[in-house]
Amino acid sequence: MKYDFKKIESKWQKKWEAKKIFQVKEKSNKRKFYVLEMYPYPSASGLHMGHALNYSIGDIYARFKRMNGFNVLYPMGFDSFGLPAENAAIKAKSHPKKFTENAIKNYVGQMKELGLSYDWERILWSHNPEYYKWNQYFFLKFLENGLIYRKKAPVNWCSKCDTVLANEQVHNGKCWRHSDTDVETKLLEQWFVRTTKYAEELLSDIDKLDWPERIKIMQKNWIGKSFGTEIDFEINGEKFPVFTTRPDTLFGVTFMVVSAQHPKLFELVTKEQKKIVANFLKKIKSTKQEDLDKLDKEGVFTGSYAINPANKEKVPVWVGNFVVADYGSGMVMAVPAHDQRDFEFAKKYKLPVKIVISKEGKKVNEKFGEAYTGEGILINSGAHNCLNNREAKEHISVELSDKKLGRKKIQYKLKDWLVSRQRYWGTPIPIIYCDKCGVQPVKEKDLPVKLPEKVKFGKGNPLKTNKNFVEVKCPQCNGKAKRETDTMDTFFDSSWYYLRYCDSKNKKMPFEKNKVNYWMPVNQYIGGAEHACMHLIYARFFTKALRDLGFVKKDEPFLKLFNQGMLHGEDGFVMSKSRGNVILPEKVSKKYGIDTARMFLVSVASPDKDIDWSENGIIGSLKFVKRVIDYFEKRKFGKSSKIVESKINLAIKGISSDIEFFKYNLAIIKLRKVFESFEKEDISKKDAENFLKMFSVFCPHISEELWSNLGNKNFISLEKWPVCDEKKIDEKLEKQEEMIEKIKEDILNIFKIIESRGETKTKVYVYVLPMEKNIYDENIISEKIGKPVKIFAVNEKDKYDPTNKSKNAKPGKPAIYLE
RNA sequence: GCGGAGAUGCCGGAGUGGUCAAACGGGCAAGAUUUAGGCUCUUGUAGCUUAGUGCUUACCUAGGUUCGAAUCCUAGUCUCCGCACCA
Repeated sequence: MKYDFKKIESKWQKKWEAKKIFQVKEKSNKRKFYVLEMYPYPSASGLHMGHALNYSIGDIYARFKRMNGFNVLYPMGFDSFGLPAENAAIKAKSHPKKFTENAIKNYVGQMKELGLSYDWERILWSHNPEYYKWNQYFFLKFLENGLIYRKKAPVNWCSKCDTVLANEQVHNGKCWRHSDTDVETKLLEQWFVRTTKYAEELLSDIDKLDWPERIKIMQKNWIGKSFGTEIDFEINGEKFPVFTTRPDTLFGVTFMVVSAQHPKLFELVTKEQKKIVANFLKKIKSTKQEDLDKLDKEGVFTGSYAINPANKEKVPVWVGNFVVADYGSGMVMAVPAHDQRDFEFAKKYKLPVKIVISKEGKKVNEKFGEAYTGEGILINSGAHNCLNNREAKEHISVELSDKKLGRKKIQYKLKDWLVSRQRYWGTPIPIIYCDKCGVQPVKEKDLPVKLPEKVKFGKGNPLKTNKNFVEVKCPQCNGKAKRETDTMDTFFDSSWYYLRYCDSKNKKMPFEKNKVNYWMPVNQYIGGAEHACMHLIYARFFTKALRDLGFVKKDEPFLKLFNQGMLHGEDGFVMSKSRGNVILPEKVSKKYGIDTARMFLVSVASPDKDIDWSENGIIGSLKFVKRVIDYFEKRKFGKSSKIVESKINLAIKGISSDIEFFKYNLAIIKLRKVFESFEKEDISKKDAENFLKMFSVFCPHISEELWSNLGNKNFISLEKWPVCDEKKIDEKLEKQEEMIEKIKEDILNIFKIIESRGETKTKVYVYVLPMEKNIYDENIISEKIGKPVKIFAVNEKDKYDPTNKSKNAKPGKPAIYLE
């Protein structure tokens, strides 16, 4: 039989849309549940099967929760600002807006064809002024509250993107978008978000989250908390604070190393050393990042000396390539005896090594080949000698602190978030520069600062050359002023979109508090792991900052996070246009139906694993889907047998929990199993319907069709999820069935062996233990093997047993004789 | 280097102390139907053996714990991912 999947699909998609069945309101007597997938960047090439997998995972979950009686918010929107759109548009000689909106249109159309149960009423896209207006609003709120500031700082610059990047967007010294482009360091005035203010909370709340462990660890590492002491070293009469986690080794400092990017570096360089240092810096700059990573520790003497506050010793200050400029103070105290990096450096440049910690409290041999970084007793450390180094950390810190020469400090790797971008396609930063009044925020009533549509694309940021945009009056003095032409990092947009969904059409404010308080937090967030240290940290920051500003009540935006796996092409490589292994949902849908594709995608493996597309695999799913359709079309219902009742209830129990924990692949196996069992048995309409309901989250269109064919008027999508009736699960019965199945197989097996010898037998005699007599039923077994079967208990006197087979009978394994 | 995840049959992938030669799917093979089948169905798919069985060898490698291990412990190998000179 041929099925017109396409017809069924569009029929139900239209009905769902017409009846608005997936729209939700806050007023409900059900409990809320917020399912969210990371909103996508709408690329021109549209959705491929990989996207279909992503969204199917969420859709199945949303449908499951909806049927389980929750008021489910399941929205979709678009991360439509950003560089790719701008670049692509320039390339296509189009406008990013036109380009993007076209892409969005395609996306929405395709998503609807996937049968995704979004509440489309809440759709949003970030390049909508109604949306980005609130970006600007939050920007100003943050500015007002000291969470945004402007500073001149060394920043990461990608020459291909023609813009600065956040630290999170620099991967291995390369741009996150251009793995072949080195990120340069430039000194620029930029806007920063003070994410570090929440470093501690961002770190400590990670433990509250129900997220994949690896993502949590990645965030923890990214935030990178360490406890230490900041010690003031005097250089040329000026105090330089230096962070260390090993204050106990302070007496072992034999030199200092300052980062090559240190802003005050040249203040330290003496006349005599100027040339040497300049050459050194030149060398570093001209070396590719890649090679730099492999490079040995290198450095040159600056000519200056620092005074160790502990013992007033003068130690030389070097400039080195291995000191990170923006961690700590960009300068380290070097203790070659007890730090491997310092050791290597000292060895290379023949700097002194001074041992201050020894393992047994005795002097150790100085002819070691590496630094000793372990625990021990202090030596050569003045008054602190003989202390255990752990105690010494405390003692020395306290002493420094008392003398105001240092202080305990907690240091984070997390840095403030640089949000300025020198590009067009983003939210304009709502700032005006006035010669008289300085930096002026745009007045709230003047928001949004709209992105001008008519711009000339050329080199750099087209906003810069747009007079209408740039030339404005100062909001303070009404005099001549200039508008900020930088736009915001698109991660700003995506840091709060999940809040906007709660009230996406609000024109008066970003969202109504009580709506957000109703829906938030997101119960289940779904997206790729690549955002562990970008979007997911920014969004968490935003939630906390907005909480403190009174906008929301929750501490965390996403309670649970699920990382879906990637779909690869049939060749095992990531699906991509350039590789030519892209599978399009439209094509698959035409050939197999989108329901079949959905089922296949989640049945291959656990959804958090990468899988390969397989044409054979989907055919396997198609077979099953067809069987289900055939079954429901031809089947007459009656009363379920006990065994079917037991099986369906067991299935309900298992499948519910499998879906809850995203083990869709196992749920489908159970669906197949239970379906197989009642293909052969009598079944009630209700039990069949329960099966169909569970089937429906995977194959919604077909299920709606079959459901309505059964005479139901409502949508199966809105039906109640079946509840497992534990009482109907009959383990004994299941076991009995198993035993009968086993004896059947055994009998058939013997037949086969015998027939392969050319003999023929027609009668079957089975000898069971007396206590098992009631388990085996002559009629059932006869029917199953299609030959007459006689069953005897082994202790029956007048049993027919010419070869005394009955002696072989064991518990659970009756003896068999064929004749 | 550090941190995390993992290694199961021809393949994908379940299973985390016995009920496991190991779910389910795919592939392959044989058979049935069809005598057009690339449709559908059944059976088989480590080796030997047998009237349903039994034995041996198997879940990366080598050891160990246990009456008993794919499953627990130890060491190692490999793969993937993240961070990468963070003082």
